[in-house]
Amino acid sequence: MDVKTVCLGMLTDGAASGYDLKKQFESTFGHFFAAGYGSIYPALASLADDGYVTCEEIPQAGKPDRKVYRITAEGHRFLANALENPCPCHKVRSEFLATLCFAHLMKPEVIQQVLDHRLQDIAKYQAMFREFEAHDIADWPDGMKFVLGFGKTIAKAMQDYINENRCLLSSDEATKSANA
Amino acid sequence: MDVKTVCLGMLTDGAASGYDLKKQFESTFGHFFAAGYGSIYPALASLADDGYVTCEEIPQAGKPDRKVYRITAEGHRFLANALENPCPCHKVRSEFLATLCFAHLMKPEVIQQVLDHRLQDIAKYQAMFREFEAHDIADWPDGMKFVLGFGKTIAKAMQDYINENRCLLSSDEATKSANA
DNA sequence: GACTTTATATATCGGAGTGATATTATGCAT
DNA sequence: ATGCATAATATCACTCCGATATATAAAGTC
Repeated sequence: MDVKTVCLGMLTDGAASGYDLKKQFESTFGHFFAAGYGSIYPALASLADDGYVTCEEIPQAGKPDRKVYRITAEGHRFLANALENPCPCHKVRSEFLATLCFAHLMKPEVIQQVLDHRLQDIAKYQAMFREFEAHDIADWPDGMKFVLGFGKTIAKAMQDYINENRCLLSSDEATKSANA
Repeated sequence: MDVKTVCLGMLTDGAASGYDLKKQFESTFGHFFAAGYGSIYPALASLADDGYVTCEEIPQAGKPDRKVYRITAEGHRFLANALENPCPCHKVRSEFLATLCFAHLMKPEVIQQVLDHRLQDIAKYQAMFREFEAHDIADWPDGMKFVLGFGKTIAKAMQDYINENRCLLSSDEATKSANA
């Protein structure tokens, strides 16, 4: 399950350009699988080389040609095969948690800033989730609904944990023991 | 907060070899910041080049020389500076969730295997967390305790969500509506 | 006693992915 | 009129990941 495979999966839902896929990587997939142009364009080129997608160039005035990609029968076979892997991994790369491991070397006000910033990030995801639920969710497949629910649940759990335990990282010893 | 900086942070706790650091990346840091030899050895070499660590080679019979790294005063300054960043990121890269987005293209039994595998992975982390609590946790700094608690909380939340919602991905329509 | 796995310890290499940047044009807002 | 957002592609340097190579001792297993 690399960027290539995810792009191919997105194309099962209809033809799209690299630009279109990027938008999907930022919205629906954003909270668990990010990808930038530096991954998407090479991925599409490689998929076309392998015959898993076809590319139609649509000229546009002023803008670069719009390249619309469509999945082929071979692409469907390749994807089906990739989806047979029973052990897809789930990785977290958290500079947030890594930073807090060294809280004892940090200024108290920076620690609180770090926590607040993380809470803001979480709130942004939650706002995005609410948007989905208010609009597009009706015609989503069950898998996507499951994944959205997963994201919501984890976001809430992180938010609650930070709010309930930030006192542990407070320099104020009174607060610390009071909430212990 | 790249691998270099995390290695430097780990060295504030005492001198260590690349091998020692790898073990820490696998145990305490494993659930939120993984790193392999391919990142650690170049990171240490680069830190030595920059004068942030010194390296002492200790000859050993049979095995390669043990290279023990120590953080310098300059290293401490660099680390303190890196820890001032109030916006450290937290990224998830989940092939697990990406796979489930395409559940409608998957065989039902594979979907259940994927879920079971993820539950097993979570259980492994939980076992590791229990180990920490049974032994080393007493002398951990508050930041590390906060991070451990974070890991425990999220692991539990993921586990509960999967168990409570796996029926959504079941092909059995009766189960689905019964638990809706 | 022979065999296999685990632990100690370093190092490198290809491939994948990240973040920033470049280019060009329209339209909208201040 | 100036700047910003949107549309659209593309590339480049750097970082990181996973696998592999090398060498040996200890410990467990058949």
